[in-house]
Amino acid sequence: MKQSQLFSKTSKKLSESEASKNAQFLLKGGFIDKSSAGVYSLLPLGLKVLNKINTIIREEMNAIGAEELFMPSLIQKKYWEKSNRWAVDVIYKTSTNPADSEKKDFEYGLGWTHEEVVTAIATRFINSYKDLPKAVYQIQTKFRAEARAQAGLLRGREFSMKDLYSFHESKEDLDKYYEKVIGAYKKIFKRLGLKFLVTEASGGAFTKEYTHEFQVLNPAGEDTVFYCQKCGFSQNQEIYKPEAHKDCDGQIESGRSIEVANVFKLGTKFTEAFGLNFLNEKGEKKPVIMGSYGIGPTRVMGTIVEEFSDEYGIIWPENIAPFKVHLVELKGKNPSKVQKACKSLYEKLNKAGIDVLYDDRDLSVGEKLNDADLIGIPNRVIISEKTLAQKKMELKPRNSKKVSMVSEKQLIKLLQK
RNA sequence: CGGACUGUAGUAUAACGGUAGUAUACACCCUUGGGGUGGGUGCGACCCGGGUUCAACUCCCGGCAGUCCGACCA
Repeated sequence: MKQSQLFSKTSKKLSESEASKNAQFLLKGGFIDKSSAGVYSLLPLGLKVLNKINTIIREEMNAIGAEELFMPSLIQKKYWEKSNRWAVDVIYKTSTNPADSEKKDFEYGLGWTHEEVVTAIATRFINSYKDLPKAVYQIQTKFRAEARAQAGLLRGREFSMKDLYSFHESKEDLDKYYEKVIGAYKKIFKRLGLKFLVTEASGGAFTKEYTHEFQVLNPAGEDTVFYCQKCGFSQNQEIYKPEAHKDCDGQIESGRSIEVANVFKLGTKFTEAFGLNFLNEKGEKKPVIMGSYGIGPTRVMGTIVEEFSDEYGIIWPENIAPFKVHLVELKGKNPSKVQKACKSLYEKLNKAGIDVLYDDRDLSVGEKLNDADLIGIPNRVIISEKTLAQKKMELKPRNSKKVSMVSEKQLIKLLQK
């Protein structure tokens, strides 16, 4: 990709009132555009990052036998009424019916979660213990009428969510799968480069058992968690019980954190509401037991920016960076020579399958280098008159100050690793 | 939902009860060429409604919108 062709541009200044780091850098770098409070467009650069996050999530979901599907956002009132959730205050509602605007039962709520829809679908396909267990997931846009959107991508009114739902014949089978999902989530966050706590939290109305949240310790977070470095114990502040941390002499610490995922044992709340039953081996009718498991990919993206940045901009982890390498052309007094060398390297990188952003723009040195820091691609390569004189190019990782001079062959080899 | 603050070019900001200034971005010209080079020309703005006033972007009221703090949050 040539940078001169990019749809977005970086901007120098942003409103000082936009305080959160992720909003600042993502807006300045041209990754996202703010449409209204808590509502963002993912621009091409940002979508590349989000897609990489989603690919990692998909791979780990598929690895635990979950199948991907895609459910609607426009969900008729009758679904929410069956589970008694039409009164939930975060639902965006509409009653617009193109055929008859007077007809009130034509009301919809925009999907803020999908237990109702997925359970209704499952009644078509789950009838026997032989049909269980099953697990399906989607990556979809959720709508929540948050009283207060805040901190850029960390709390939006419209945001991306991976929601997984599992169906089981017994509590034991649900427990087993629940642990499997926790294992998959650990892999996902490890691949995303995030350090996390698996935090116990209250199950609220659904279960007396603890549910689990994946929390990333970060001052930008809205939650407060208590945790022990030694044994890994961690509880959300809302339910924190010091006596739960008995068998370890490690020190309990607390900190602000961002909830990037959660796992829930739903039990039979929804399956009973929708009549999702199965016949067991004895021919007895039983309600299906359900779990739900969420990850917020856009929130994860914001969290990564909160975690990995410096005063100049973002430092994307390798696995989700929009590009592998940023090729910066510093034309100098001999533009044609430098340009020729850059174009040649650009073509070779493309041929070698190395995703490259080529800054071919006719701008000052400072602007180009600052933009490279802001956008945060993990490797920066400079070709200039100076480097050409040595018949080499300059390589600098975004996360270090060390600069090395390498040949074209060496560079391609290094980047292919 | 409560509190505080704020709405002026694409973006960021300034001043003023009487012609709205600057930076940046953008277009063109010159200059410069390893950390936002310097200069010139051009384009471009007062959230909406009402009130006060000879006159309102400015003061007052209402609305809408935004940011932050808090409450809320499967």
